[in-house]
Amino acid sequence: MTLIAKTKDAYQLLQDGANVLSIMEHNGVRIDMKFLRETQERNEKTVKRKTEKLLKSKVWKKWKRKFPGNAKLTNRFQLGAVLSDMGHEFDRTEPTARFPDGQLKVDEEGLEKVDHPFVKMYLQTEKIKKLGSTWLRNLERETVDGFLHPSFHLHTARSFRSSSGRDKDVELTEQAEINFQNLPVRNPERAEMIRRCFIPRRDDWSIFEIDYGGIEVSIAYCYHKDEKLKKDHLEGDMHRDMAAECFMLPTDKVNKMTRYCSKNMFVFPQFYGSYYIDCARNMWKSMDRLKLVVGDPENPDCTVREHLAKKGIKALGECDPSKDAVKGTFEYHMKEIERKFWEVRYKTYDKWKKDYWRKYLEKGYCQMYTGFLVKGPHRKNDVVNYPIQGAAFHCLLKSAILIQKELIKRRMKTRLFGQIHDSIVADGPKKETKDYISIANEVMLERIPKLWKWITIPLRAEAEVTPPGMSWFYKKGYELK
DNA sequence: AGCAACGGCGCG
DNA sequence: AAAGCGCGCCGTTGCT
Repeated sequence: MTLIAKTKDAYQLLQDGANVLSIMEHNGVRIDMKFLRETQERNEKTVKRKTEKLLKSKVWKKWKRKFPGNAKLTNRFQLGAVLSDMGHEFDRTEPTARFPDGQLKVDEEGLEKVDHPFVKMYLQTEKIKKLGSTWLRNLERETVDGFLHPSFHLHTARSFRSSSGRDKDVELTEQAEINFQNLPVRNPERAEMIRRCFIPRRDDWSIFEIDYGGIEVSIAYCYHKDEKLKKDHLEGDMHRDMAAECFMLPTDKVNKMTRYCSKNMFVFPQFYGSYYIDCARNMWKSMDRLKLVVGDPENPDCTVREHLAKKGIKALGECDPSKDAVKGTFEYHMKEIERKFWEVRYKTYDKWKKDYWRKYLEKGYCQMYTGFLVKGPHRKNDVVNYPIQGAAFHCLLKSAILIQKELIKRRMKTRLFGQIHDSIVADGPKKETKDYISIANEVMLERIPKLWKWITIPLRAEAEVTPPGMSWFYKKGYELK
């Protein structure tokens, strides 16, 4: 794969970008080794305890009888076979639940549906094991004199983003490295175990994190110039409105979970090129798994399933791409929503995608706003996504470069130590907090759009700061006064 | 034993 | 006609 910096500015961006990333790597982040070791110990004990319980269970006895000599607790196919002997079918008919050869997957989603204490314990144990083997173990191994120095790369991602972890081009490093860009954050228990390990380098310093808000949607606008999308992105609450449409609710009956569901299972997948069948399937599943309700979750009117039934939608539908969706199914409903989404709501965006793809087919390449070429054979969805994803990251990279410059110029103590696609992480003295956040804000929201004229939409940023001496887990929203 | 591929899952 | 993007790490499987 070749990444091409076509313009001088693009080339310079990679030069300066590599420089600022290497400064981040050099600075590194302090690790609370005491907390890390305690967490590891607790983690290992829990795994041991739970594994022993599993091995003492009746299910395991059956398991060993079924697979004499090669019974293995970690083998999911064996687990599936044992469970089906016990009469637990996975009640899953959708094609994604099966391997290409037709064999049923024994994955988390299927196992979650089996109501048996053994299976619950099995899943818990696997989760805890993963936490230890993926993050705790590598955190401990890689930390030197109390500091972790994660690696960042600019030469691996086809979208012109960065990556983090082991550089596979360097054959001397066989060992895995911590990927700074996938530390747990969404699940509070997992987030706590890992992020409490990351602390400011001095006891009276804080960790600062600044994110670009919704930058990919903003950058997408710069390409397609869909005024309706700009308006929805800047003024309205597009995810609430789409949730209302998808679930046939008045907007004031949309709650956090239904909004989340429409955002992550309809709107973003649609932007990335998914289609209604997958969206419908995932949303239908979520109604049960996330227990979606109408109105206030504390005092709901009814479940979303019941609500849709009242509106005449009682089933998902076959979701067979070779057949037409049947009227009155959720599949049919989402097909209509999708049609309106692209034919009415965001038709300019839709046209841009088609034009951009056609132009790529004609010329054999397309050029990103930041001066890079997307060249060679790519899929349609890639061609309309890379320039957005890449340019969005370049805004962040250029911001980091300018912020670092400013830190030196002002002789500040604050140090950048990481970057996660649309956010920059640093630590610094408490008394530099306000200055640092102001500088970052000015660079990200004012200097970048001034520098790059193609940015024709206001950008947004959000800052989070930890109390002095406290770990990354305790970051809290920060408002500039 | 070593390696690649794959599924699964973590993040954006 | 095809049908969600990017990345890395882990454990397992299956090949050599």
